[in-house]
Amino acid sequence: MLMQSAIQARSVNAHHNPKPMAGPGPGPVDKAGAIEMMGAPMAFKRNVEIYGENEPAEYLYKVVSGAVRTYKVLADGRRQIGAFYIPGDVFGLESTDQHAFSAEAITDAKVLVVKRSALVALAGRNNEVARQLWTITAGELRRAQDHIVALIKTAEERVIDFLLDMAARIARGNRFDLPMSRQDIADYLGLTIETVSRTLTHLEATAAIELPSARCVVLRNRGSLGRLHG
Amino acid sequence: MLMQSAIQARSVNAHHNPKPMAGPGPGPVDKAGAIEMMGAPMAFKRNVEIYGENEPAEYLYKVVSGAVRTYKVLADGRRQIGAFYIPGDVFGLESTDQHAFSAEAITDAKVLVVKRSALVALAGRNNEVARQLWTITAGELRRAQDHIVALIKTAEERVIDFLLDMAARIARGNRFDLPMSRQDIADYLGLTIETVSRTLTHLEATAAIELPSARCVVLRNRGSLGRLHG
DNA sequence: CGACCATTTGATATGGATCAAGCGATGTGG
DNA sequence: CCACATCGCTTGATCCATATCAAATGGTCG
Repeated sequence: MLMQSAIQARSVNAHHNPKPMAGPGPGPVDKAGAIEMMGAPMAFKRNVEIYGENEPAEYLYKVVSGAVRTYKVLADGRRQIGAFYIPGDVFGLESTDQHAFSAEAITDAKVLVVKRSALVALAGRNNEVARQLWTITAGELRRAQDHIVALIKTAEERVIDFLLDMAARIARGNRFDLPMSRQDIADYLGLTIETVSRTLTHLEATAAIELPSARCVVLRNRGSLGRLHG
Repeated sequence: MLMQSAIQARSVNAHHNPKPMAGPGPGPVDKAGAIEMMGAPMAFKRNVEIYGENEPAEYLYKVVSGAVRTYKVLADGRRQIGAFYIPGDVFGLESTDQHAFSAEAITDAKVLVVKRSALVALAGRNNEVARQLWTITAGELRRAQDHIVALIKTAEERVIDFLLDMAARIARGNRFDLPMSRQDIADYLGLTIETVSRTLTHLEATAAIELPSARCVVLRNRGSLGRLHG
């Protein structure tokens, strides 16, 4: 199982120096949390690094548009994607002061950036904020636990889990567009790109899904997917 | 990959009704956290359930002695162990009100039990406690993330990761006794019991470890283990 | 139109699962 | 205290899901 995932010179380190881009300053304050209030908008181009593994976790991020992946690369080049983040998701939060994973923009993306220390300080005074930080971390924990369970399943089950998860998060009706490549999906699911591709093809042959184009998925009947399941 | 892990009538539900056993009441207060102060000691026999998946997460637990596993059983009987907990570890903390995993005593175990609502209430007033709850959750997250990364590795790498992790947690010198069975290890690592056994045998043949008895492990040289590694 | 990159498809190899004994330790009843 | 049963672990033989290697196809952008 070398399964070397092709991580050629794909990642471009932007040597990120978080300053608000010429932007609206403290963003629109709907019923929003502290991140919206304090966050400075920043833009990242596709495949640009937002932060690196083992860097001090100085900032916390919330996706406004686009998509982000967190990942870790092992010594021999295997890559494990920890999670995908889409608009509304918060990432970069770990209570330790070092990031456990790296983060990259999957597509051109806009994110709100908040200074971690400021938020933690605020949490010390405002226990609603403290509760929010905890809730976000617990949500990540839940996601990681689900990921662990998915990783012991068969290839087909992993792909189905992934599709259902993405559908729940981004589908309008039963149709959605994947922001990430087959390689990303493979590295998220612990499979090869070929196995992911074959599995999708097979699901399409089974009439469980439709693939109008490589990045577009239509769930044909969730029942059968559910039964093959989670 | 059915890999049905043998989960016969091993689990005995104690139908747990958390009341302190006749015990020392609020435990010794060293520099300890709220759990020590508020926790009521309880004893669980080997293989007895402490809580079940999807039960309301009413309590929080800290291991005093013995060992505990959390796990999830899929529809078809495959079991995934989420984590092992040893004295000093806190488990059962998830911010959602339902447990994501079940928990069982691996060996006869004593744990401190704290009412979740009481601790959360306290956290609202005392932000040191709030910070502790967050830190524990973040620690679990980190552990889950490491677990994810381990699950994409080869069988040998997974076993080595596991041994090094256990060694770091419980070894005196280079020797330690495993509280859990081969089946537990297999279900934690997403392997079969046979593969775990063979891998251990192979590591012993390589002089990387020694197995004076099935449950006792001696790390022979961490260097070579590290290189094969994590 | 041509080059490049992502994806699919095909053929083959293999790590780990499955099936099947065998073995050693632990505990129980006689 | 011993014989036997049980349980957890190891070892062996075979099989299969998924990796690997290789090539063809398709979609996108200059």
